[in-house]
Amino acid sequence: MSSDRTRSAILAAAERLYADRGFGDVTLRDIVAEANVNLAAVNYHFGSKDELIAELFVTRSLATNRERLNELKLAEEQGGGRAPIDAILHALVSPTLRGCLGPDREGSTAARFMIRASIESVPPIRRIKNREVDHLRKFIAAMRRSLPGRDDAELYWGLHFALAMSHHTIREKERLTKLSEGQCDLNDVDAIVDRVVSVSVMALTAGEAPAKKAPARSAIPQGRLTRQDL
Amino acid sequence: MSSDRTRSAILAAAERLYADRGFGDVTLRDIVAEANVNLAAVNYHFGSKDELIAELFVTRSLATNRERLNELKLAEEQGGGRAPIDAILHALVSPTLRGCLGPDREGSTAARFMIRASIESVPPIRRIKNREVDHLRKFIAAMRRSLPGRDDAELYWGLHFALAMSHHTIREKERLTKLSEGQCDLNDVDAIVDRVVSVSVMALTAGEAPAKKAPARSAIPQGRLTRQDL
DNA sequence: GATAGTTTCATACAACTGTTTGAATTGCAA
DNA sequence: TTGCAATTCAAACAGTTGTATGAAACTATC
Repeated sequence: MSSDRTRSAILAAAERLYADRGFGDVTLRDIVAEANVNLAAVNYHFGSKDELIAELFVTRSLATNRERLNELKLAEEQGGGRAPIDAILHALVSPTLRGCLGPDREGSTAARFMIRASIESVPPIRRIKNREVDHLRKFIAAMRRSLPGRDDAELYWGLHFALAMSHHTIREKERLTKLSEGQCDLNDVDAIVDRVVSVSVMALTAGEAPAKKAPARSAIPQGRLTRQDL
Repeated sequence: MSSDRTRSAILAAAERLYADRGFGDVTLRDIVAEANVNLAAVNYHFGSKDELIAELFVTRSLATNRERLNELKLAEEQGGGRAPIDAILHALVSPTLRGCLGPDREGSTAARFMIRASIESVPPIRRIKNREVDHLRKFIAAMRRSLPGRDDAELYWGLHFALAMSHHTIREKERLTKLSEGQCDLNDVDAIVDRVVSVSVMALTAGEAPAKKAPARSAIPQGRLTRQDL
């Protein structure tokens, strides 16, 4: 049907414009001009501007989640239902990093859109992100199987830091390049994934002897001098 | 002068409203109503809405940077010009985390404003953040003194990850609480600072022998240009 | 080929936005 | 007091925004 053509033309134009110029700078009139459709078509096909944005974001983040779970499932199968912790973290961060970083991905509209969504965070997107909890719980469950005996809180912190590093790298990749004057290679995605994973693994297994014992926190020598607040 | 009263009433009202409802939802009319001043006063005293936001953000972030540098200076003095790496990272992340987390800070308008600025990121704030590079270079310089022989790229990555973990913790503190069902205590700021610092130290010193020895790693003679700035 | 349902279109709407204007008011100095 | 500048004020401005409307054009079914 010609209705589908209009619908997808709007989606494509919106994603491209939002990716390039951000949510704050793009109006429905910009989108319909880019898509060569009538202004009313947006409300006809999507109901409202927010629902259009939501559909864009849901589509992309469902794809990412699917990738993550595929990789997790594969790792758990290979480990007999118990994947090594680095494989779990790899499954968590690799799809996002791979999707948003790298030299060729510069031209990927979808990737640039997701970066923009990570930087700007408008209400419809925030609402969706808040429902992501269930998805993350699956990774917590896998981590629990992989590191039995660990405090749950430790697992949450490890997952939290893994996401922190990968999201912050995506969001600030330009600033890190500028700060490091190009010495941090943001195009070598594999190296970045490895780096994020290995730091996350260290965070999760710090102070833990190879044997399983109770969690003894803070493996770092407390050599700091002034501990009092400012 | 009564002009100062108007000016600061606007600043206070704007910070409170932005902190509570976000930049997207607050108009100049909301602000002047809250401040009990005339609408035109904003443009009279600040020139434009963006300049008002910029002034709010600059004030708060200058204060944070000052705190950071004070703590860094203290640590370097105590170490004879060479602070231990964990003290440097502590100086970097502690002021921000301490300012934005913790039980009592719930009521701090300034802290809530900075969290909001981290989540929403409007153009005037982004412009200011991009000038933060010089400030971060001072920490890179301190890290270079603390870990001589380390590749610069490693230092940049370490600093980047430290900021990633602290910013992401601030920005996502509600989601982490919800995900962990309260098992991650976001009120124990000291523990969080320690955690972020210790993971950052691990990231920076991984694969490096604990003993203090000359940089036996780099086979390449250090022909790299040494930083001159700062 | 008439009909019913879907999709497109031009246009209007209603509300809200940041900013400007020019006259009133205030505060202070001479 | 007078005069002058700084400040406040109500009002309007000029533009943009997302959304709604009702007629027109299309499409597929009978």
